[in-house]
Amino acid sequence: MKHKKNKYVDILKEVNLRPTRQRVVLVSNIFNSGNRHIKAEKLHEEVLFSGEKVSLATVYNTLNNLTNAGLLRQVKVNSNQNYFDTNTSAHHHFFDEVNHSLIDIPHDKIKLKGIPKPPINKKISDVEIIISIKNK
Amino acid sequence: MKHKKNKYVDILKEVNLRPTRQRVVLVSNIFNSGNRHIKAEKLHEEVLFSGEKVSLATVYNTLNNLTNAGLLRQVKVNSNQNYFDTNTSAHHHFFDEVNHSLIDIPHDKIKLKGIPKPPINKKISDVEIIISIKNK
DNA sequence: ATAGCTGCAAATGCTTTGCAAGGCC
DNA sequence: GGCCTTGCAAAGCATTTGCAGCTAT
Repeated sequence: MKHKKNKYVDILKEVNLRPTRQRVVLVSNIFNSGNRHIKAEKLHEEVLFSGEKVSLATVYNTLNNLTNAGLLRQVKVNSNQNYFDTNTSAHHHFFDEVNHSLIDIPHDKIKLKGIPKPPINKKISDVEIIISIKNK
Repeated sequence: MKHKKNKYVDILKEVNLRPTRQRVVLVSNIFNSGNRHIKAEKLHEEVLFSGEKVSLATVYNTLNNLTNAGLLRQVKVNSNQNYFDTNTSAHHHFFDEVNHSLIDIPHDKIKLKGIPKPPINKKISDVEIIISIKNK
């Protein structure tokens, strides 16, 4: 059949990214299993392991493309490595300092009060709470 | 006089770091003017500009030493560059995405409610709120 | 004297980029 | 066909490290 539906192809088309083999492979890996926190290197390994060939550069490019398209969100933990989150809605994170992993905290779990006004001519683009954790 | 008091030498001695010329230069630059947010490269420039010679590697080493000693604190914004904060007590930050600068938010300004329990065998080591801002 | 520190240059780790070859519409 | 995308290798950037020489105690 000509019009076989492919969810992942559609995702890409919707944001005007050509559904190339590589991008479809990446997108299906990224979005086929609930919310995830993604590191480029890790994603690359997974994809290679699954038998598909995609270069690391393309992984980076695609993650950036998807982020610009609003399909991913960069988490602002400082660990010299970028984390991309498939959950693009507002929420917070535990950051495990030992194994450098992220755990979601639902947005409404934490109540914030007293967020100060930003400086003149600036507007708030993001409010992020990072709760760092380590072993007891 | 033998026992000339030097505040910055004392700071170093207290944390068991030898008060070498380079470290004294750095420490005095860092702590002589209220709370600051420091980038290694910037600090290096400032010190060179003031006429003192210190290598960039030593700037990095010293910033790390001071951080381990508890005199500085690393801020966890994700900007591919480490920020060290002279204010080591709990407080939060605006992060200006345009000029990559930090602005302090006093700790008690923002009230947090509902911080979730960390996973088993983990304890919270830090709670940090980063409010990203950009131009209107 | 000697343990610790510095500075250079090289190495590292993550990420981006230039460009020729290839693939999608 | 034409434009976008890929992949490689090289470059980029912030940071760390190895090591020989120097310095504080």
